[in-house]
Amino acid sequence: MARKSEEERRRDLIAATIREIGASGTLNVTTSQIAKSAGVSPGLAFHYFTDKDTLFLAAMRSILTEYRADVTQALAGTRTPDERLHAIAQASFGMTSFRREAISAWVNFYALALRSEEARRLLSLYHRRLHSNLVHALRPKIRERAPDVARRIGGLIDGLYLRYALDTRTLRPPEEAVGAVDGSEGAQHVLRAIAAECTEVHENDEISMADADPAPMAPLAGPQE
Amino acid sequence: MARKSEEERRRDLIAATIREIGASGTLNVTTSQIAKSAGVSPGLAFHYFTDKDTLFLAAMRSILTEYRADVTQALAGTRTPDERLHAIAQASFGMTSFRREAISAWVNFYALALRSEEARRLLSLYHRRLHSNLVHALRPKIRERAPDVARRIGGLIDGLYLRYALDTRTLRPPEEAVGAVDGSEGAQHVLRAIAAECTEVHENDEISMADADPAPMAPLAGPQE
DNA sequence: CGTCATTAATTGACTCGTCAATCAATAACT
DNA sequence: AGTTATTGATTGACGAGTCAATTAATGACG
Repeated sequence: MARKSEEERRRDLIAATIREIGASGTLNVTTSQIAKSAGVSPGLAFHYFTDKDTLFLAAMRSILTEYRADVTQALAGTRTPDERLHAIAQASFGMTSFRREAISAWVNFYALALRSEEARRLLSLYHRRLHSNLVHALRPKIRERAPDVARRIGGLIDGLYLRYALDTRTLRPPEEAVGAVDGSEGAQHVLRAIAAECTEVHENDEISMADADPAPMAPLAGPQE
Repeated sequence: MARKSEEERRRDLIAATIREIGASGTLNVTTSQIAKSAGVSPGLAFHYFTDKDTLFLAAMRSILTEYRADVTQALAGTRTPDERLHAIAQASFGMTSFRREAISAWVNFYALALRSEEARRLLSLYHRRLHSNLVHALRPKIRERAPDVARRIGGLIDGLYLRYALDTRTLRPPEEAVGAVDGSEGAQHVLRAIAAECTEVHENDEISMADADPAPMAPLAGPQE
């Protein structure tokens, strides 16, 4: 055997890929660039990954794993539903996700999903996980309305992420103030939206309770959409 | 002079560009492809557009103009704030925006914004217009809270658009069911989110009125975020 | 009305650089 | 000595952008 373990090389190459995508803002990154950034020769990339798309998908999986770890860690110390919601919001707009590299990779993977079935699968995996986390945190507060609300909150997170990520201020300075604009504003918005949704659910429940049906145990399982 | 007017040629080339981006799902489209699709020779593209990026930006402007016209038209017949909100939601998820071509172009322009200042400018122009439309429609309902809420609703629209646009079902069938998944579900979500935000604002106003301050004319201009 | 000169759009072959992927040679390890 | 990672030169294809030649229009003049 030679220099490094397969595991390590793969990691290096994936990290280099993300780094280069981050630096260029595109998937138009040459194998040479990536290899150079990983400190290996161009040929080696193809020894570990069959072709460039495979490498990109591996990088995407890596970004997703990283994000997942972030969320998991943030959720670890939580006890109340509100703490959980706070954790999810924070993680989605946290330092890890707002590095230039991560932003660049993330946005480009959206584009990749247009032409790669596998990328689409990974993206929907992320969607389902986020949805599941949100439902879990929302269920104690709004019961059967959780899935419907979670869908909107998930969409809101993605949308706001993109807005802040592509904000001129976030992106403009090539190197100077990398993380100048943090995402905490985005997280605030998400939490406010959640508050609004929950208030409305309770409002409606009270109305329907006071207004229509004297039986206090009406709906528990129903279709969400 | 020869065959066609400059205006017409530009239009043809831009349309072809969008068509090809839609077909391939990438900005990796050759000038030859575009020219062929526009029914002209490869060289001509460079006669009307200095280089490929210029052509892409022109295409992006075209998509934005189209969307704008769509919204304007939808807003034209409206009288009440609710009608206006409905119109905005509908237009954002309408047929025009959900064509495969438009989706592909839109997503790729997000990626383009990572490396092109001009693309970023256009994107933020879209953001400002959407925000302005939303504020205008929300103001009668929630006064000074409108800008804050509009920010979230704008983000929600973008996020949900992406989710439905990249949904496997929307994209999978290469040609068979082009507009199979329409965006009306997305529009529904947006309207529900707006309802929730408005309910909460009123709820809070009532609480603060009943609870804290007997003076009924407290806040009229305040910081939004 | 034709013919020819002028002007401008349009062509497509070509250049020059780039890059994904290959592979025979080599270096590092046991 | 044998095995396996690693190299880097190479190939073959492709594509952006150029440009000299071609074609179609306009109109000037006989």
